[in-house]
Amino acid sequence: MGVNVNAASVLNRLLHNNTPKPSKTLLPTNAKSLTNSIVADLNSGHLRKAVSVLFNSPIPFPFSLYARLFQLCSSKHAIVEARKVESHLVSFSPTPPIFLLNRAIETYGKCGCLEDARELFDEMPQRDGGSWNAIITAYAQGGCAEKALCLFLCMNRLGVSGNEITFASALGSCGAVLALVLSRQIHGLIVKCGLSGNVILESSLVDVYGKCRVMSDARRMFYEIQKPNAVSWNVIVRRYLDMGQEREAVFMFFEMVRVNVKPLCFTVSNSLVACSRISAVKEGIQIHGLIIKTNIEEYEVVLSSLMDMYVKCRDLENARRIFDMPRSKNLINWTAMVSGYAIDGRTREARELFNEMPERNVISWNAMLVGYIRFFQWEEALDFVFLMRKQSKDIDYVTLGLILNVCTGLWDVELGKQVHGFSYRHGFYSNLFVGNALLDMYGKCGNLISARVWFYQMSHWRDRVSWNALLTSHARHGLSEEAMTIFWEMQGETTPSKYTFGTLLAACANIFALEPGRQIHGFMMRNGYEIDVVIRGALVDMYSKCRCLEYAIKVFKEATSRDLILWNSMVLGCCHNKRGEDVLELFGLMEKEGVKPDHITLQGILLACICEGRVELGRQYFNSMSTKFCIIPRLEHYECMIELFGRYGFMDELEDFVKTMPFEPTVQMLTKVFDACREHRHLKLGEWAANRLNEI
DNA sequence: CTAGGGTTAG
Repeated sequence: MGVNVNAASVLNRLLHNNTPKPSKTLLPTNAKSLTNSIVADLNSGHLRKAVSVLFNSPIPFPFSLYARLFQLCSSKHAIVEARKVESHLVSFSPTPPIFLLNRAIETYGKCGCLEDARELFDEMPQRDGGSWNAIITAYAQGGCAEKALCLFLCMNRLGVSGNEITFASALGSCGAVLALVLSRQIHGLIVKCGLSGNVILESSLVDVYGKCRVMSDARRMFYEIQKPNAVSWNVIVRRYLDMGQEREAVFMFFEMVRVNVKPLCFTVSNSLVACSRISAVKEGIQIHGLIIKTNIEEYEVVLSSLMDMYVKCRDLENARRIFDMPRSKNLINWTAMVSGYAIDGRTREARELFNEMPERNVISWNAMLVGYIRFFQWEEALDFVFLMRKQSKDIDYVTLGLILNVCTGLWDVELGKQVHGFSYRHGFYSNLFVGNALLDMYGKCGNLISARVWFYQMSHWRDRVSWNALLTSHARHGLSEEAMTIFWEMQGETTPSKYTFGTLLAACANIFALEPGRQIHGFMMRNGYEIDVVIRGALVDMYSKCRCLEYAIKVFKEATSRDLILWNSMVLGCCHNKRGEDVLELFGLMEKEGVKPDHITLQGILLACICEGRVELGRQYFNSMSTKFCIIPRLEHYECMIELFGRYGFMDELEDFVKTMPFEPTVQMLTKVFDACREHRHLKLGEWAANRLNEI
């Protein structure tokens, strides 16, 4: 084993006049001083020196010393030293105790050397339960869940019974590979072994059920825990968050606080993430208060999540206040702040902050780019992409998807094709995010052939989003029949979403296709899809455009809640069917329900006045727009007034109106005025309009 | 002695 008898030990032996043969007789004096020296090294943290002394002494040492050496090797991840300690142990102790070999396995595991751990485990002449625990835990923590579970099953087959340690490790591995059936079996074993009250095992069960997406069981398990500790609460909050049940996650967090369990930093940060996902700013502020009260502000992660909560809830002032605090200007917070301004449309401020960043990564670049795209600033977006390519080597799938969005916005299929090629060459070929953006680009730019070809090439990894993109691109280009065909085809591969239905109904409305529209409505009813306010608006729109106003009204009346957009769909639907009186009646109901009208509603009102010939009423509404409804009249409102006065021969009012408008009349307006003058024989205004038209 | 949860930005 390469252990030399060194000079010091020889001298020692001579001085004490011992016979140099059996090392056992040497032990008391010689070993004692060596042990002391090793212990001294260990106490001062000199692991290498301690091991080297041990390695150079060809004598056995007390087992407790080996145990301590393994312990230190574990915490320092010192694999070389661990191997030396083990080889020394097996060389000089003819039958090393099992527990020490178990320690060795654990140490190898902690050092990440699973091969060493397994080799030792296989070579052990005898094993106990601890040996199994050691190797299973080593695999579980080393990311080899399958191997851990394999050994766990093997152990059970051999009749070795597990304890709480075994089950905890096995459950951890079950969670990693989503082994639900095995988890339930282990649950049974835990009950059988009388370990039901063990809070660690119970929390692990909550965790594993949640990871396998069986929240009902996770929840039941959680409520079975007599005294859930901070980890148990953390698990249940995290599982709800991962399941997209943010309300439940936040609720559990406050429950935890209510029963006086001090939340961990992770739990606080997870709860804040839950708040930001559902824009629960009120709850977020409460958590903020709690953070201050419990003094966990100095934790970087807590503060970052808090800041992001404010960003996501669009409370940029509070986010900025945290960002401006002394120690909080790190890369993550900086990016979050840039993103906050960017998604709020304040792209100039976002860019200023971005330019000041001392360091950036791909996420920072993407955050800024998202802002330009969200607010249709395509030229700025494109310049920014070029700058990014010049200044940074970073590019990932999000960047590529965003660049494709820019191509879509600029209608630049050539650039899009270049991105396609780039993705192919750089291993993003089968990335779904990129793939769907590519599909969207081809489709929205009207290149339906390429869209279909790419869609076909994606057939092994496409998802529902891909189907929706293909469908939308056909619907948007007036190919409603094809869109319907795609809709029926997609059933064989995936299920439609509300986006699917929204697109399809809009497609039907655009070409006044009643029959397919009714089919979709029927499909949704038969299959129990929720008719939310958006879909309801699309249905109202479709039915009214297809001249089935009674159906539209029926759908409208069935709504449990109505937002402004739904009201507007109904108002415009009535306009479209020349039912001016109904519009005016609807407007009354709308005011009664306390829904504030917007510029579209008022356009509907004016259109209704036009078709009913209510000139005076129309004028009243127009005049009260900015004073009563706080809506600045737009071009289309002025057009309505010109139509209203012109059609019913109110020529003096018309003259007064066009000449006092705060902007120059458009060609369309002048033409309308001219036509009205001709019909109602109003020479003076007619000449004026003709002259203005000639000047343009 | 060995076991559970797990971190913020696009």
